[in-house]
Amino acid sequence: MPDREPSWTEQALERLRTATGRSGTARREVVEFLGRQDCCLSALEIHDGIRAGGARVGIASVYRVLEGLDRSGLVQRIDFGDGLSRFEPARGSEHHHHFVCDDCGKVEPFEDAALEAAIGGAAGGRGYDVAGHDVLLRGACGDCRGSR
Amino acid sequence: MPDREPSWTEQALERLRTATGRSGTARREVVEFLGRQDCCLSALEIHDGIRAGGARVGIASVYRVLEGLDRSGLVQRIDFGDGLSRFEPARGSEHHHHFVCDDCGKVEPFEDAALEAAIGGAAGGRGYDVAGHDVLLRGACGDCRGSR
DNA sequence: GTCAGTGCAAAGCTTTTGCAGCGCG
DNA sequence: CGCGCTGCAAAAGCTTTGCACTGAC
Repeated sequence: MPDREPSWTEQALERLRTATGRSGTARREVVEFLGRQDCCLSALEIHDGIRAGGARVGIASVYRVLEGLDRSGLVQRIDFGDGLSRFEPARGSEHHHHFVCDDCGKVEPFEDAALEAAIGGAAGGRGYDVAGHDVLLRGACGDCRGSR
Repeated sequence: MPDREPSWTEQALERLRTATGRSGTARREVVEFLGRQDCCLSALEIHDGIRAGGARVGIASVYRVLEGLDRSGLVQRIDFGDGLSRFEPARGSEHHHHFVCDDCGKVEPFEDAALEAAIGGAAGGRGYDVAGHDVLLRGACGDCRGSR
């Protein structure tokens, strides 16, 4: 997967480095792994993915890096209600929401301009200062639709 | 708070009773407590609320009743990403979403017809059979807005 | 009298925290 | 060569499960 613009990975490493002046193996592994993902993964999936690549990273460090990225607004934290937190890189250019299949658990991202506009309308004029939003659709995916 | 139409509480008790032919204290307490709520509460808040009323109900029973209500579509399960599951009665007549304050944690419900319409549009024509949806807005509430 | 429903306690899971040691700057 | 970052292990919550007992039908 080619990178043209200053990639999310570079931005994230740069931002975290600036914060304290130091880097480290776990941080780099987590950021680089996340930079290769398009949709959300759980902390355990991220940990497994990194170890599958041969690196020796502790689960605690994964959580610590993810928390830092979340506080910096570099990742979006998403919760589907199954007891797991999921994370995905927050790229300004691309913004999507999720559909989760109640049957097979499959997660599919989707984009919808009209929906974004409606959210903007709902957010404004209500006294809130809205910093972010999530939309979650639940139901049966194309595959599971017929089979029940 | 007066009840005019066949209340959610009655519907829920009736539906669960029909399922097995039996009722029970914990089930009745949970359903009646939930029926008095307008917005979402965590399982622990529900448990505390019931015990505050003097009833002796186990936390396990609260979770079991909530799971049954969720499977029957009588409650909506909501997750704000803080590690707690929240539940609120699913009344057909009223449907709302939530705004959560990042500072004080306050939760405020809101309704927006245009947003519902946009969700309907996004749901259709994508191959999904959408059964439900959640929208979560995050940011600073009116109170916290000035204080930072 | 039977058996679903219940309460208590223990187990299970994800996530957080403590702490000693490594290694970046 | 100091101190932040890391990994391991233990702790902390929320939620689920096991089990014997109660009480509704």
